[in-house]
Amino acid sequence: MELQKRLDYGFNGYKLPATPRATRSARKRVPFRKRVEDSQISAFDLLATVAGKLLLDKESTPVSSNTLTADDRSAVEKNIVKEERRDGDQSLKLETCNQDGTDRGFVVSQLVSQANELNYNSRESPSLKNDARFGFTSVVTTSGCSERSNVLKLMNNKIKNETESLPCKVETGPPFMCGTSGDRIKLDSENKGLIREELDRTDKVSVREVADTCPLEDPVVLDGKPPVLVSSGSSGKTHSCGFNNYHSSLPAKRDDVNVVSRDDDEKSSGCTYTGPLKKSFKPAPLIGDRRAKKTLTSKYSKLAPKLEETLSNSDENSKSTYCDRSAYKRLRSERNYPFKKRKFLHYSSVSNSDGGISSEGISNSPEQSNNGNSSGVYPKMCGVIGESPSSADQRKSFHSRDSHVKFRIKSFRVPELFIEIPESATVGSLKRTVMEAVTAVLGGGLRIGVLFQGKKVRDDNKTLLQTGISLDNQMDALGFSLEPNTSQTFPSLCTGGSPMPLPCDTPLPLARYPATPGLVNRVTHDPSPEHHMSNLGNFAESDHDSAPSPTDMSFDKNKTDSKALVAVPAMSVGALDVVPAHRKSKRSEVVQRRIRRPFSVAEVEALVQAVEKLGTGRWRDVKLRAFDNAKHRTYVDLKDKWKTLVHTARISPQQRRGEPVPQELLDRVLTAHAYWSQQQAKQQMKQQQQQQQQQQPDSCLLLYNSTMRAGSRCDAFCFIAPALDPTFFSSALSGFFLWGFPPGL
DNA sequence: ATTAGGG
DNA sequence: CCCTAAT
Repeated sequence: MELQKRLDYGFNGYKLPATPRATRSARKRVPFRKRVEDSQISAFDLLATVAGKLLLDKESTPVSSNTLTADDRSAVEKNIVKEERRDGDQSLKLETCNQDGTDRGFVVSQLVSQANELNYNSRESPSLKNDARFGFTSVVTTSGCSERSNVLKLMNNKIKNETESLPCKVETGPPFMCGTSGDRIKLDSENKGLIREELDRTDKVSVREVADTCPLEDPVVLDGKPPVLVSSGSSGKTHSCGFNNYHSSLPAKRDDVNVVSRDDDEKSSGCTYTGPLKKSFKPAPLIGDRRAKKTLTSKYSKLAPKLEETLSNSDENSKSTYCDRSAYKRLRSERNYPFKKRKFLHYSSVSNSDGGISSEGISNSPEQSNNGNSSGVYPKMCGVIGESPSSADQRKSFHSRDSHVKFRIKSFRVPELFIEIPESATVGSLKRTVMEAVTAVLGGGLRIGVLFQGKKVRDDNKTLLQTGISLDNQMDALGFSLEPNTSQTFPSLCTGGSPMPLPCDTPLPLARYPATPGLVNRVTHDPSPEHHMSNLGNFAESDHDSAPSPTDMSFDKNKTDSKALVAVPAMSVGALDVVPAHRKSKRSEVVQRRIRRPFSVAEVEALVQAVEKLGTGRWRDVKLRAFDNAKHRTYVDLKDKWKTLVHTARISPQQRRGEPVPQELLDRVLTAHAYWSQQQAKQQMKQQQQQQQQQQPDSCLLLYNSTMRAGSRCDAFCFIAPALDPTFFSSALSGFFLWGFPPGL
């Protein structure tokens, strides 16, 4: 093969492949349920992974965006233009470059906030605004960044549906929505016109959008607990709780949204997660209420009280609204998003455990609302910050609930992954590889690193006050990073070496994704590599699509040709195999569903050939013969594939999905299947007859026996046998011979 | 460990 | 692909 070019991909988000499966399993078995939860946790971890930047919600954050001067803006735009030659979503870059610098394209959350801000400040390019937002969203939610173009489209299309999308959002980015929603709201009020238009066009993005938007912020704001209330239901709404007060003007819309969204929400769940999840959720409507409630009661009850308290604290106006909303949300969430909630909880717990962001540091959304100004979310936040007690006071109040340090994590960056893959590798394989790498990293366990004033804060027991993090002027000095758990080892991919030749011939792509330990994302800026973004976006997007669902197939279609594809699976296999194993080791109970690897035409060819030769029912032999090198293809897989091949061959071409299999192969499949089925039938017949004969010796046998004993002639045998079909006859004969009957007969 | 079949 | 039952 040619030189392998190295392509660096950054990951903004990742997808949980296993979840769906797990969910499904959960339905059936209790034990599995637990597993599922764990996996979910990991999902949250992933979100966390995304973690990158944390901003103290003090003044700085909002300000920054607002602060952009015209010059800055123009400069930014220039950059965008420059950097984003291909994709249209300048917005993303814009945000990235300017505001945070930090992001290298990976920063999701930040994008959101920035985007919002941008929208805020400059309406010049609505598209940009949208893009920024959505792009960001897509990143976080899906994991992947969708292609920019797609993103844009989606954005444009979707904005309209924000409300509707909310539900989806919730699912996707569970609880985090708050911050986002707040932003949105703000936007709505301010830029109604623009947004409106955009929204009208909206279609799909909602989920992504939601997820992206909220993810990080909410958790923080809520204080870690929020998840329950906020997360579940309506991402938008939840947030709105905090921010709604400000935006009371928008309300009508919101309500509508909620109402409308229900259906969407349910659906959304499916959207957000992979198919499997969807399935799991389906039942929700029926069982959901009860189940969810139960869950909440037991698990979340603790949290709820707190939340309520918070709410109560808020000022009168906000209070009423807030309460109602919260209640509403809660209901909703319980109903529809048990799964997410769970996740959320886990997530929050995780973050707490990390210590970097302790619950103490988190502020309550309600407070924000109180503080907030009509001006907008950001201003509001600033105000809040300002209000926060001075250091002296803080110390005092710190322990109490009163003084909280508010953090706003605008984005998380996934630890850097390095992937090496041959040029000849298909996009699909790339996606898989990345997915695996990300999964490995995330699944393996991430931890949060806190960077303050350029130093890592390792002492988890220090208070924010002690570290100085609580100081207003220090917010910029605070950064969060997602770090691979040291305990976890990432094996360099086995594949790294030489690709395993498949029976077919194609070379396998190699994947390697060692995670660079401890990537730190600082709040401050770093330039974001432009190409990174685009690559990621595309990649991620596709990955998202392909991952669990049928879309994957279509994806493969685009591959250059079947040959290229063939090798891919095997190659990726090695890597994959490794990853899961690690995963298991780390989270012993988490069972990850194997990634889907559609059979390439070449593989099908090999399979057909082997089956033609060996027949069905000898899958182990088939495996040995044709897929001995494809570690990821088990004989069960081959059997299943054959099954589907037969089915495929029987249905009309229009009904077929995925990479098309040459008709010629399908014909052979049918032929071979028919042949071997017949053989099998015959075989069974024989056996049956033999058994019958043995068990219930019929006249023939009797005769035979008697003959033997008596030593008399066997003529009688001939009479009986003929009545049976040839198969029987032969078997009967063989039986005789086995028994030592004289051949002479 | 394999095979067969349902999901 | 997963999961189970039966070999």
